[in-house]
Amino acid sequence: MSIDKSLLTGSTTTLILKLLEEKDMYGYEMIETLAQKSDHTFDLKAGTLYPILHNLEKKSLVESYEKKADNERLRKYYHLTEKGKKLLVEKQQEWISFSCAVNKILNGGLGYATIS
Amino acid sequence: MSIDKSLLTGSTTTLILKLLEEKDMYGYEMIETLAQKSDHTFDLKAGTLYPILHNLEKKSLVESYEKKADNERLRKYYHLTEKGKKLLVEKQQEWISFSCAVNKILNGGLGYATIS
DNA sequence: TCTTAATATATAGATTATCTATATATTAAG
DNA sequence: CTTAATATATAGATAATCTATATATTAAGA
Repeated sequence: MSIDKSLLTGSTTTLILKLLEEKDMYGYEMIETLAQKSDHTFDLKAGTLYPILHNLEKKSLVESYEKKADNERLRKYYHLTEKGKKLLVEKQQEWISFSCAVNKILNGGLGYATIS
Repeated sequence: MSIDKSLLTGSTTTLILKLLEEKDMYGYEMIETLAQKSDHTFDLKAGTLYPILHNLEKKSLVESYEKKADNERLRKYYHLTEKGKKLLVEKQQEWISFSCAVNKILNGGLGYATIS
């Protein structure tokens, strides 16, 4: 079952920042990685991702540089800034609050999400 | 900490349908109940809820009727239809898929959400 | 060699789901 | 008598996606 894409609204940025926490990445790589890590629950469109990256850069949450590895084509890599790292911490906490609140209601007021 | 409201996009309808699964409710009551059950993580605005309810009714997912209990004022109650119940089941499954996928990425590819 | 698919980035315009602001009316409390 | 809380409603603004389209490079297959 594919999910309603509108669910993603508000968490896309968090997911992108999270990917960049691990290592610098280029746009296309992020799309592939998100799809693979989520078993294609998230198949972010290029037309969605690139404007988001441009916006994150404008806000100094990421920095970009071009790199050409081993005769390969030129790619635009993104790097998480200190400011971006701080925002990621906040966004992760926000996700926990939000998902716990949803779970509380969907489970009849009992229980909350934990990681096992 | 209050959450980024855009996180709610896509799950608001699910939460409303879930409330109506338990019992018929009127709009204002849903706002209060959601706020209370979520410790004010969700403070749905009237201007957000009523158009959603009208839309759900148009799609035959809920039915409305007016009722005046014990000299009290006239209220518009909403009732979950069979079609609405079926959608709720789907939406709840969708939420689980989505939230598990997000958790998987935010926790470095390990673990998934469970209810404890 | 030629063509197609995959890789890679980019932008314009449409769509959708919220939001804020505003309007109206009733009831309860001070 | 006035204000706050209850209750429903709609218009217009905003924000975050989407689809469609454009361009260019590289790899693979016919």
